[in-house]
Amino acid sequence: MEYDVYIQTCPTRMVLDRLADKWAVLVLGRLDDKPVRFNQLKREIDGISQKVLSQVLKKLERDGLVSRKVFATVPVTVEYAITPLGRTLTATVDALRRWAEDNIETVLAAQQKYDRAAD
Amino acid sequence: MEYDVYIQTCPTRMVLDRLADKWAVLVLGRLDDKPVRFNQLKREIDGISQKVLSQVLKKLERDGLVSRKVFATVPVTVEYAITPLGRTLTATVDALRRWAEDNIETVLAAQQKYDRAAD
DNA sequence: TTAACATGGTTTCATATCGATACCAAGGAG
DNA sequence: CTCCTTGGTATCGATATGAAACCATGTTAA
Repeated sequence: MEYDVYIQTCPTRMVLDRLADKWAVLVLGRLDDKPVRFNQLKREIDGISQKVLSQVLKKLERDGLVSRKVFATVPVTVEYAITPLGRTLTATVDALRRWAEDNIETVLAAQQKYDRAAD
Repeated sequence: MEYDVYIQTCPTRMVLDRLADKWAVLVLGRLDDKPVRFNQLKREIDGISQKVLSQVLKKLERDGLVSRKVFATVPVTVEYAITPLGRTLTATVDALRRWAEDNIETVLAAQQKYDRAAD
């Protein structure tokens, strides 16, 4: 069986679509160290809405990258953790975040140059 | 100056949003070897529309990751190539694609297990 | 000669996804 | 009795997306 993300109907394309997502990258980055609860994630990932966070977590859980654990406290506590499979991915998504932080000044300079040239 | 992708207004967040995108990953992957023309990219990236391809290329060019070169042939030829800055990123986005291709079977198994459990 | 196809786009429009907000149940604190 | 917490879901308007048509220019096929 041949898999190729450049073919639209290949299942790898759907996986890439899930991973190549701003929110998925940020969620996986936060879960890398330790399990985190829902509302703590929401507070730490500035700008994410409750709806989108719950959707992203559900999809990551379905893909086997994140596990969900409910504690019968009051109010109920839900803890999300990265799975062994998810852990094989964190180095890669971390690299994306680091690239953005390391090269932001170069990118901003390129944008300004591009925008000036378009006068 | 402190940059942090977890802060909504940080410019790194916008860069991450651009890179953490299915189409951007696929475009950068195709340009890694050699410059490619617009319609060749469109043919090779199965399922991308002309509009989205031109938008993605424009944004990647603005960010300084891709360069655009017009040749005065008939009909006009437009060639897109990766820049030195873009090249510092290709290893990372390649890793994302490779992860998807290497782990697809594990992910598909996890999805089936999740879906069965939800019956 | 006229129709079709190539180039690299932009425009249009209908739909899908997004984010903000409100709402929910269940209980603790004031 | 009301507000706050937990972890969500429901609703709704704004935004982004994808399919398709359109554009100019010129070459080739019928």
